[in-house]
Amino acid sequence: MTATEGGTITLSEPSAEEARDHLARAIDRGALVTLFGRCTVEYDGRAASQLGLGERHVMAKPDGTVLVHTDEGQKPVNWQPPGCTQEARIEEGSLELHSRRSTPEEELIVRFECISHVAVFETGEGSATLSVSGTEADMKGRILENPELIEPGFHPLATERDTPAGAVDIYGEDSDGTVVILELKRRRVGPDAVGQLNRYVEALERDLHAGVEIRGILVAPSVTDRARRLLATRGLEYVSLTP
Amino acid sequence: MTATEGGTITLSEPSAEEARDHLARAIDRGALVTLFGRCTVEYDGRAASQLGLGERHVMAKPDGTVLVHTDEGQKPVNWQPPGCTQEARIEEGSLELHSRRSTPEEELIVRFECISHVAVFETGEGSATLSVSGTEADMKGRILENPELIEPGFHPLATERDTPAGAVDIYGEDSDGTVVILELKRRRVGPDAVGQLNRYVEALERDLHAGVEIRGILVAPSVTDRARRLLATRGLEYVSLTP
DNA sequence: GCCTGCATCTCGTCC
DNA sequence: GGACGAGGTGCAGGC
Repeated sequence: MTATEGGTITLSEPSAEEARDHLARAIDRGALVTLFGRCTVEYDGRAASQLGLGERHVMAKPDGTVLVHTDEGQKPVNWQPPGCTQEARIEEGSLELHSRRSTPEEELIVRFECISHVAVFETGEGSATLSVSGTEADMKGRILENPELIEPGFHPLATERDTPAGAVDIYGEDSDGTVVILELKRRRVGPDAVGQLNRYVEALERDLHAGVEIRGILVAPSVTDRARRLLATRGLEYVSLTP
Repeated sequence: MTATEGGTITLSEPSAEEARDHLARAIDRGALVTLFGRCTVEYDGRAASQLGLGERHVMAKPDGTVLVHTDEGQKPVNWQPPGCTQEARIEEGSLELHSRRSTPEEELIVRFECISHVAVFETGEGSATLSVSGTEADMKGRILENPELIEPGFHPLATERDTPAGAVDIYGEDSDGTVVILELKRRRVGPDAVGQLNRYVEALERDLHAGVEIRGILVAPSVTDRARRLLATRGLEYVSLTP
């Protein structure tokens, strides 16, 4: 059964050939296509995976993205990133969706045993963009406007200051003129963030050579126990700040 | 227009009330629902975001997941994780999908200006599970079976050995009886992996105290320049191995 | 293209 | 439920 209304095409339990035709045409036209049916999925590329028969929802976007979703989980069970090339073909009477890309070489194959649904959506003009707040960038802005959030007398001198180990979020001086490095995290942090801050501090100590003292401060809403202990053994500090 | 076939229900350009009824019933029944139409999206929780009017594809899974996709990108533009509670309601004549959860408190609201498509899919029995190869676990297995992949005389003693800084991937000895720590990465590594290995080595040195020498080896297909320099300054080593 | 680090990361696993 | 680290992480921003 086929239905067309308002630019959207719907097929119910189409034959493999019907589905193939609509899928191929939709991809050519730059439409967004969804399929639902029993299928297997094979992936080979950065890793390799196999997924046996089951009912899944497949989405092919005009930008070359492919997403295969099961009935649970936020992440697709298999996928292909934007920029891939799709091909719809019939193999031994069954619909197959092949998606490829190079750099890196990657291929995804969805083989349908049975197709219960195909929908083709025309996605018109580009739509509004997302605005997010509560990010690390917001924390940075607040600290630059309000340095005493870190401590009285803190004075920011640069953001994204480069060191041999990477760029420091905020670089500045305390009231004594001692160099201070801030590492900002928008959420509760573990040992990894302490390691990151430590890398920057050590790299800067080596870079400025001579026994220059450098204070490293982790700025986050909270820290785990292990992170707190690591901070202590490394002589690093912590300031609580919520984005 | 409504169509039912093989357990799948499709609505084309439904009224807000029609859509609300089918959406609510589908969620109650534990079906998977997709909608396509012009909508705005608001999120408030771990962060906050706003998304203006545009055409989007919305999926609500029976496990409580909600995904909002635009015509591009692999990641949903907005989402809600598994375990959320959905509610479909009419507000000022428009369909709204509200999704909530606690711990942490999070809410997502999708407001439809116009709905071009609703589909309800019955997802039957649980389906096959994904099997992946080429993971870090595979690397670990290969090294344990074939320790000379690291170097002649390397002898693994434990995996996931605990240190004050976290668990070490592989812990062992070299031909001299010196302690060796391996950190495995399935892909090209940057400074973060060096920091991780360094944390483990330092933690173990402190833990075993006395000037025990400990070798740290990063095992990965390749390293970036900066990572290589960090390895050198920390006295750490690198062995190339592809998963 | 590669490098680097953020993310409402998500996810599994172990405690 | 928290902690910790892997991931085919995705993604933006810089070079």
